[in-house]
Amino acid sequence: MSSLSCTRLLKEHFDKNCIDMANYLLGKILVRKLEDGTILKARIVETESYLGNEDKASHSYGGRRTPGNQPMYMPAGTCYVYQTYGMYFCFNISSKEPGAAVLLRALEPLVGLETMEKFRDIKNEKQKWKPQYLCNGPSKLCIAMNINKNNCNKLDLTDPNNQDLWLENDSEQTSIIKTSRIGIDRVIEEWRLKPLRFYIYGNINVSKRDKKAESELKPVE
DNA sequence: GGACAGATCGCCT
DNA sequence: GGCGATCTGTCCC
Repeated sequence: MSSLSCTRLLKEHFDKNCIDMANYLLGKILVRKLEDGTILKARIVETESYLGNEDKASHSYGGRRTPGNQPMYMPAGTCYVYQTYGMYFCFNISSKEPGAAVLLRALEPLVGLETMEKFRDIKNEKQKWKPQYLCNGPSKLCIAMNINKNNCNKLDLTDPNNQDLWLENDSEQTSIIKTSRIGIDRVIEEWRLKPLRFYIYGNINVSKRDKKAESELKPVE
């Protein structure tokens, strides 16, 4: 059996609070089946928790409910895809607490790299043909995996009949770095600095590595 | 490597 | 009317 022979995550695996979910998702395989049957696979290497009600960086801060953020209040394992800056998408998975979700920030491409390259269409010569630039950002991974609000928002990842997008288990061991979240500079310090970003130690596909945190990580034995 | 400007538009107030 | 959980190219060190 190769390491890519995996088992699909089931409903019970999503029954987690937001921070547990963000950590649990690291190392899991995101699988996308395109309309033409093409399979894309990538390992989740960076996540962020958005806690909801009390979290001043969250779309659901203060219990805010709009038609747009509705998936954040849906059962754990629901996809929340939103558009930002007029042209990009971000992909989240809702957790157990109503209003809380985990943002996927970076993936390590595993299967279907040629298709991902076609979707991304990288012009920069220094980044072209280098897999670590395909999915090293929340919107880059949506482009590479063909995830947008129209085709993936509100999808149920816990439904075994869902043939568009799902998660698979993987046995790879990982050390996890905890650090502050990205792109929320407007948020007051108390919430801007909270260690709610999680990534796989040393992974080159991570959008922004925290070298200080990595150097301070004590080896786990 | 880092800083900065500009793109671009759906969503919410 | 204004903003944004981003990305890219350019300029600079």
